[in-house]
Amino acid sequence: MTPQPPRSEGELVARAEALAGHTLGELAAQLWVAVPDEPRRAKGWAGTLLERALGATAASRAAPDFPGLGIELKSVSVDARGQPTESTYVCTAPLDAVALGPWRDAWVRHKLQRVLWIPITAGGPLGARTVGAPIPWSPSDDDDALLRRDYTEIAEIVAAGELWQLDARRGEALQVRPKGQDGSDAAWALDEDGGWVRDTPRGFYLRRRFTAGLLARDRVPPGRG
DNA sequence: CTTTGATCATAC
DNA sequence: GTATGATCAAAG
Repeated sequence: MTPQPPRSEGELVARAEALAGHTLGELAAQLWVAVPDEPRRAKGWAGTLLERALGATAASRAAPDFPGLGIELKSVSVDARGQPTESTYVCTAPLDAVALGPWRDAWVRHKLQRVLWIPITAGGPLGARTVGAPIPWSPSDDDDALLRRDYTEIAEIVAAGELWQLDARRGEALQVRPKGQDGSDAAWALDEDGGWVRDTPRGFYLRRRFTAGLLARDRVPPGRG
């Protein structure tokens, strides 16, 4: 059964800790959800399953997963060492300067103010992957400054309408990559002359290195021995 | 092996 | 189309 939304961060974290060590197959069985045979066709399945298991309400809406708590849930696939195997999608990157706005009140910044990271082992059948210990996180001052630098560089390119300069090689921690159904997908953007044009939809992603760092910092170290 | 660009499913 | 959830697969 899908639980009610948690009333506090403590309750959310407690629920997430209770899931740690279990497989996605076990979670799915408790929620009466079928496990997809082909991982290739179920890319968001694990994340959605965790949302349901934890009582998230804002699935597929432009709001935090837990609106009452202001907390974003992010599953992150990790290898045996606990290192992320992929970058992490954050949100859509608007291709006009007005929608982007200054870092101070940027949407991408807002989404990252409070995140509950949940590691999931990568590889193998979906049902056999296991849930790790949850990691509540907020950006440190250094994190925020780093993200701000990347964001500002990206925002300046968008503000100039120089979309051809916008690619995944920019940004130490925060990058922009295509985010659509396929290469023919299109979003609205402002060009150099301030006219509306069609261009590849983009999204903000956190680089693997950055996510690896925050997971390592905030993980409770194993005891001596 | 790592990174960039492409792709899959679903809700509204 | 825009948003959510991400991973796949070709290229470097």
